[in-house]
Amino acid sequence: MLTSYATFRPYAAPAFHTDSTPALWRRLAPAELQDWPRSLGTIRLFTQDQEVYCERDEAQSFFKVVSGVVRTYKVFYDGRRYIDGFLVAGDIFGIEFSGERSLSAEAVCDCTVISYCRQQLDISAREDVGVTRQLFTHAMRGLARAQEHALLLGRKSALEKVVAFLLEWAEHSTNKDVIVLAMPRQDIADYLGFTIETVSRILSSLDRDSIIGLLSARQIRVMRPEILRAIGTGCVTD
Amino acid sequence: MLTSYATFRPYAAPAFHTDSTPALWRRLAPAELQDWPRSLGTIRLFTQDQEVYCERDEAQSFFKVVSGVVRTYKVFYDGRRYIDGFLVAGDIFGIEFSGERSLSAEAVCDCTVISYCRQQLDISAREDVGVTRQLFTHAMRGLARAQEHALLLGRKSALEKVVAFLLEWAEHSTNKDVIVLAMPRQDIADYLGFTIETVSRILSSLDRDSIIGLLSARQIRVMRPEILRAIGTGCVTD
DNA sequence: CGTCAGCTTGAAAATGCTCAATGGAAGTGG
DNA sequence: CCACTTCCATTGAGCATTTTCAAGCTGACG
Repeated sequence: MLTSYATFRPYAAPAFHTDSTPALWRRLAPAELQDWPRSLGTIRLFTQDQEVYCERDEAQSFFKVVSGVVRTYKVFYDGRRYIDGFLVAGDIFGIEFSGERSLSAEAVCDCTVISYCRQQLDISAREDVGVTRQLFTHAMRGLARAQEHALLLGRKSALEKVVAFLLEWAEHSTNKDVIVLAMPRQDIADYLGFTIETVSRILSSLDRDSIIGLLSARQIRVMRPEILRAIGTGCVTD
Repeated sequence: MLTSYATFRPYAAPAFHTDSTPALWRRLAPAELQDWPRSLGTIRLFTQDQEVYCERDEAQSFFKVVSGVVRTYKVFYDGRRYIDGFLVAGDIFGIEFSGERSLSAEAVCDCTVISYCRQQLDISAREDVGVTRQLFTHAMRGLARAQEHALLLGRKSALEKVVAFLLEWAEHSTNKDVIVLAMPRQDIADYLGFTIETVSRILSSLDRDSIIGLLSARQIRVMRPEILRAIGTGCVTD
């Protein structure tokens, strides 16, 4: 809750966290959304693992990632955690249909986000059809992503899941040869629905087979992209 | 593709399939959507396992279930099938963001659906802000459902999954004591992401423990609703 | 009464999990 | 600069769960 923030001043470069998280994890912003009035938003900085909002909180605002990575998640009674998704630069998150947060959100690494007022959006949506249409587009995008995630979790072996995850992240890497992971193993495990040991073992076995090269825990060299793609799309089980 | 259909005639009771599938599997229709001009739609009947549309087809229409149950699914190269969801009376399905079907749809049992023209919707949405807003509501509902499904698949043991599924279907049963399943075991398995044997074994074990009573393959008496609920919500692992 | 499709059950095999130990890199303080 | 701590990742061994393969059961229907 102790969120460090800075009001956005026009014509002054805001103190982005771009130094610590460089040009990595870029995603093209949906063209329609990137031009929302910035003056309506407030730039906020979050440090690693800092909470953005918590499940069941009142949803008074929503966000857009400027730099860094944010995770949305849910924790069960027994302590198990389910990670719904990772948000990167350009992604919108925290738009709730009901009044309260259905998930919690945290900074995976140091992040910069713009916070918008929900009420302002409601008003804009009522006045401007374009805004409503943009929201619809956003919702459909989110829907597609959720379906993809369910599909990933539903069928597919541990190997297929990990590879699919790697391919998903390869998309965000500027350098196509080396995937730079923003998150620890625990996050990957909670996203894919198993334990860190399994993630680790599968990465190790891919490394042993020279399909990938584990440069460090967070840096993975893609040595055989064609094999990865074959496994990830479910064409090969081996 | 051999879909039997009948053009909707105002003031004439359409030949619903309500005889074969009575008042079961009802879901309250979203208030905003139930009043879409019926004259724009066409009543269509589908028999069990009949295709409504196929993945990658051009999406020229979308649908609302009047009676019966529809499943949306995806088939992999290796033959594995992933069932995205089951649609019951009042549910809208087949609205695509892109121009083509992301999933296939089939009748689980004999069904009656109303088919609407997509283009008509596009025009309505452009003219009427209300329609756009309704679409948004629908998309958000779908998003919530997809997230729930991903959450169900992600963590949770086979027992928890099956129980969660039963509770989900209990909602659709008019009689709260006896759950009437519309679909075969294979559908349940493909929805929950495992094999029919596992589904069968878990139902048998719940029956053995007198938590449920297997009246027949499709009829399940709920004997200990409180225990079911405890397992389904993840409070108990036993 | 036989057939057939869908469901159940059993035994063996595979997959992923738990528990426990080890390794390794970054940060801290002497 | 070097111990020391700490956090995260890896690895191994045994265990639990789920799958696979195969056989039997059941109810619907001709």
